[in-house]
Amino acid sequence: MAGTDLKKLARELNLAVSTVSRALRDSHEISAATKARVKALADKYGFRPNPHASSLRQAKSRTIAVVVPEIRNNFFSQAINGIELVAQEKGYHVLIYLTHENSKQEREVVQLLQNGRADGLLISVTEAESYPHLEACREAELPIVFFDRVVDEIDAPRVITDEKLLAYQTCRRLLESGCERIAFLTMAGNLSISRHRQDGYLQALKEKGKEHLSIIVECSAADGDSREQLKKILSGPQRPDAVFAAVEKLAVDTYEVCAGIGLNIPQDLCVAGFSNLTVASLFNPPMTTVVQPAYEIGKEAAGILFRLIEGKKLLPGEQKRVLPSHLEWRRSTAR
Amino acid sequence: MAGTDLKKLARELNLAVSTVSRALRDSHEISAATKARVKALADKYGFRPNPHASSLRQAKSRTIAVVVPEIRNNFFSQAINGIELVAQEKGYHVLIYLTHENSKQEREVVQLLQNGRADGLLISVTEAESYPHLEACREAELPIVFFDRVVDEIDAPRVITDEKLLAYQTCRRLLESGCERIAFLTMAGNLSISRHRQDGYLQALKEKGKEHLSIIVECSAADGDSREQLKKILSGPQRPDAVFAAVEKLAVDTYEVCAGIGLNIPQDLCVAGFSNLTVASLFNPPMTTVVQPAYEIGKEAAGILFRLIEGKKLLPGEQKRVLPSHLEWRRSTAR
DNA sequence: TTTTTTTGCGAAAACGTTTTCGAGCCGATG
DNA sequence: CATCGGCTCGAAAACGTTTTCGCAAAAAAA
Repeated sequence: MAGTDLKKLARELNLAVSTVSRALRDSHEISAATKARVKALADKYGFRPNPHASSLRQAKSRTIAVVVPEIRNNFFSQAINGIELVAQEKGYHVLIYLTHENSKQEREVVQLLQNGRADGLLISVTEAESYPHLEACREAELPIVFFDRVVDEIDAPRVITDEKLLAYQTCRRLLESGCERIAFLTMAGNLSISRHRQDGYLQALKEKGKEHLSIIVECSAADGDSREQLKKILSGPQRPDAVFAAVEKLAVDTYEVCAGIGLNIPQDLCVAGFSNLTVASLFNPPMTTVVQPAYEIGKEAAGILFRLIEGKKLLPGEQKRVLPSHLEWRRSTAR
Repeated sequence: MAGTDLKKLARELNLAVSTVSRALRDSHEISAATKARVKALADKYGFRPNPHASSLRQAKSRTIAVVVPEIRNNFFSQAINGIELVAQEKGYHVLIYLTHENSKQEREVVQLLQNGRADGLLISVTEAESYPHLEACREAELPIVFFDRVVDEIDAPRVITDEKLLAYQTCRRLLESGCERIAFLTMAGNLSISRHRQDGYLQALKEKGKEHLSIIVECSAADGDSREQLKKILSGPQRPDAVFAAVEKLAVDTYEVCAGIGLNIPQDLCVAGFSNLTVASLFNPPMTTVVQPAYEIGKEAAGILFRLIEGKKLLPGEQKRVLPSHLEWRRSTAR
């Protein structure tokens, strides 16, 4: 029933408010008998303590915030799935904020978390010049854990994947299977993930002595734009014989553009990319993907955040956790 | 800077706490001059009012809760996308809870929202015998809006789609293009969406006088189980020549099972289903889907919830809002 | 001029918890 | 017998806001 508070219970039981509070929280200084009486009545009324009063008094919210660029992306929804699982186990609540790749929005949202609304922050950042809002969190002693898209300059634990390695391995295999001109498709060039993946790409080229053949395509974030860019590149005279997409969306875009302009995958163009699409194997042709352990990343990041919140020492490997991705080699890259 | 509160500002400005509070909220009873002074100092310190204190005093949290069965499903992540957009516009925060199709978890989670943690609830329910927790919300005067998966017995606004109609149209078209034995694949049989979609399916059969040929397959929620069930049905002697999946997962499962046992889509089996997979057109063969306007559903539901929260009258159509889905007819159903 | 209204602000109560402090009581200890 | 320490519990402060109430001074009305 709504409208039950400690005062009401106390009055009805002829007890002090403090006693009722303590009884409900199983304090050792309350006798078993009173505890039973109190709990019985609380149950009867379905009493739930007001969370704002508790949070105010205890200076903690039992809430964590998750800030991500978008949620329609499979990677993020899987990660959130993992985060929510851990949070629910811990009895924490999860606030969610989408920044839509807009750094201004990210700043504003994170500012709002400053004064106790959340006890901790899990964030996968958006590209920006600088991250003053995250510095502010550190000053406000709001624990942060990065996942996937991290910012190097800020000293906070991070959970990432071995993306450079996987990018390298994928591109090497493309080269070894006969691809000569691999285009690297990327979106926000200055994002940690873009850089790392590009590094892997370049390393593979370099190793084969084909660094001079690198083709780096920085695509626009706007939806239609990237497809236009791809169309131009893939219908040109010097078109690549393979693309490696740094993000899922660009791999999918490539498929669509190919269908549009009549290019055959993989005969005319090999396609591979980072993607957590569980249905990639149903594509025509099945798409070669680097899949990141998104769910585990979420769980891991949340776990570390809780250790921070609880003031525990971090384990040795937790300041920078690198989880293994894996390559699903499929027909879209079969030469 | 952390640790700034009204008291500190007041002291530094030689003002009363109440004056500072009023100045920051642009109260008319504060002179422009003092407002400026106050705001300047607040800005300097980056002051953010403690949300718990505000919420406690004002008895509102500026937070809404979203409860959904899962988030990996494209439908829900798109809906959440819409919800978050509206919430952010309104300056509200969004709590998210996943029930993983577990009604006990749903009950517990909703109970936690009772005492002011959220000002409103958007929910897509999980199958259950009854919904006492939702009744409780009504008594606690916590506004609810259902979206997609609704419960008829509870009097709250709902945002759904014309799913029965679309199920009917899809099945009719399957019949007209020559399918004789269409299997209807469903998961939780007593869910509103399952019932409506099944009704549409049956209506189409009835209209063609083939009601006796109905095949209703209630699949297990467990991941591997549903594929096993499908495998059995699709490799049997009397196998269907088409399946219509009530939910995305079962359509995808069908593709996978077909690949496993060597059935060709659509020659051996037509496949269609409700799905918000944006990549369905890239499947082999491209998959026929009924796509629901998930994003709009989210926006619409959130909009209605806010009208409830703000105590406004609902517009005529808002108690039950039906948005149009659409059918994407593709090669998976080409006879 | 006097009276009323308006303007600008301060003091304190209120929101519903948790926590600090202390008090009474009882049994044990010296 | 005086003291001490544990066991229960109550009174009140505290958390940081918002809001109610009141009050003085200035402005407007009479």
